[in-house]
Amino acid sequence: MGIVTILQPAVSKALSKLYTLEIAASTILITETKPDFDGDYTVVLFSFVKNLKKSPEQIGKELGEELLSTNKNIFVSYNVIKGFLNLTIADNYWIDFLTENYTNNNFGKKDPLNKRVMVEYSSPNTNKPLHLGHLRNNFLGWSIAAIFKQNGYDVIKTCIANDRGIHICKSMIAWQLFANGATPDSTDIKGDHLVGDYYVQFGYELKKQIDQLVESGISKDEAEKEAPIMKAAQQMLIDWEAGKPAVIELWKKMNSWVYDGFAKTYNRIGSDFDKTYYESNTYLLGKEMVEKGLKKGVFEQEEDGSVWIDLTADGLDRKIVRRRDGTAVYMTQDIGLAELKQQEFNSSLSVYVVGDEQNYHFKVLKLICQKLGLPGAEGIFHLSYGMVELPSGRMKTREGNVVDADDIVDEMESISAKHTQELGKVKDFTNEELKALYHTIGLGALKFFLLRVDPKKKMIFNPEESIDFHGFTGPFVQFSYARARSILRKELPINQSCKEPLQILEKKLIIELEKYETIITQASEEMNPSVIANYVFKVAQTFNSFVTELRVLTAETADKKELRLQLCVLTAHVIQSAMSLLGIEVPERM
RNA sequence: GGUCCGGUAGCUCAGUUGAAUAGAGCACAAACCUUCUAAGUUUGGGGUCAUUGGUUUGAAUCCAAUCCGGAUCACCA
Repeated sequence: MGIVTILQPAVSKALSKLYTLEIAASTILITETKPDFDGDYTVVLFSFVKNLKKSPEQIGKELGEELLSTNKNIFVSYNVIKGFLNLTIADNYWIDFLTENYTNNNFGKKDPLNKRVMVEYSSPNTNKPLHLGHLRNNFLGWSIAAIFKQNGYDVIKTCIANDRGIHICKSMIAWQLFANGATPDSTDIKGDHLVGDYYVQFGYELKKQIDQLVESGISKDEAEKEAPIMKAAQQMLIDWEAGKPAVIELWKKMNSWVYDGFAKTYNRIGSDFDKTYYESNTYLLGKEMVEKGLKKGVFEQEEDGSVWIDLTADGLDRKIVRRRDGTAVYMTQDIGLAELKQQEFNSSLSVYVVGDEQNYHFKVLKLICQKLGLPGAEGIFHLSYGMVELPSGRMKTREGNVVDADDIVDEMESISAKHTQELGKVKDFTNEELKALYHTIGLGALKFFLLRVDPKKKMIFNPEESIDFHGFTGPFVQFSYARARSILRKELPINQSCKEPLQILEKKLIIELEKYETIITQASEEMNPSVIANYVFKVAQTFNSFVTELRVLTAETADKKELRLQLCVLTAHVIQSAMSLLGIEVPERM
């Protein structure tokens, strides 16, 4: 329980006693005191003024006296400036907090809630390798799942493989036309990259054919439909849905190449799932749901056979849910998936980590599920995140200006190797240990970079400048951990309580660490890992100031040494725990 | 055009259930390693919080209008 949740009821009680004014504890505004003023936490008094018809200074004084006299073990002094009551918390309170929690390996972890949430993320298309945007998605989804777990939820991580559709057929057609039977083994190219290369080649060939048709006097729209390679892809989709053996065989073969490639990347970046769904399965259930919806009158059928839902009464448009030829659209399979997830896991909340370009889609999906009366409809939540853009604009696979996931991880690792070698602090490491360290630091830098920004905001990545290893970064936080561990390798605290007054840097660090549990809750409520990233950076920063200015092992007194060792232990724990919620490991040495 | 999202330091971002003089990091200038890891610490300069008006004791935060940028509104996924 955080200090604020202790202070609020105390203030509420005092107001009731002094003025018979009843104010709900949770609505009382208590903030950390700004550094320029004297005190630890501040009660903002303005909101009481109207009710009490007294000056804020008067209220502050009376409230301060009351709090001090009834909570002698918590408060030592107060001061009032304008409408702010600044309270100084007793050193003993902070020291007790530290001594009680530094040995607690579960500090920050909440009790089980007996509530289940599903988090769907990654959702790759099986026609191209993962890029930087997918990494943001994977890191976000994994982290949010970890944050839910930390808060006591039962979490199911799922992935939907978008393994069917016209886009998959495009890479298949291009492979048939241009590959001469090339395989990952024969070319020594990772499967997802090999298939992606043909998807890109499809785009080039299509453009070439369109240009030719346009030159011969056909309109551009018409040319797109008439291009032979496009017609071949469309025919292949029809054959696929019809189950034509040769097409299915090719589809299975190429998808298996892609899955092999994905598995390597997922393993490397630490993404994992409890359950993977395949669109090639869910679209059938989706079609059944469309039939049911037709009977219920939720959907309507056009004369040409296509099926629609009219959402104009809800301020949206009419949306197709099944094509004229009876095949499934994107929405069809997502309705099926929503139903399937609910049947299988029956969670109260189902989070979809998907880019903000699909905001409209998910708005419609939820509305349709509600209208169909699906049990899980209310729990559908689209966690919408912004695109990762390059300085030149959006990444587009078809245009070839993407930052490939495997490449960027390689680059991060080699930068971390370069820095590590320059610093020369781990010359005694074996090659194995070095490799592991480069991975920990490189991937840590990348994950931190992508998670420190509010998910809903789009972000810009400049490949020219590459990711920094100083300041507000993963390696900075990792370094702080290694520094704490380095001290603790020499000596550990012996579980005594410090009797001396706290110095400012000691107190600042305890106050920062004490916030951890509140931060965990906030991150979960907001489904926002950047809350954790910002917090753990602050902890690392505060710790670095502390450890630079004050001696630990050669402290002035035994009491101080004990206190500071305890601070090192709790700091290391909080950093390790918070970073683990971001999917980032911390090294003992670096 | 409709709907939605965004605009905070040169750059990348915090801060938005209204609250004290708007904060970090990078970059720039300077100081600090015979002393627990300098991937560090300390100090400094740098802001019309897109613009205008409104509500309020109090607005980066709420409301309205305007400007700029983006997404989306497909028988693509």
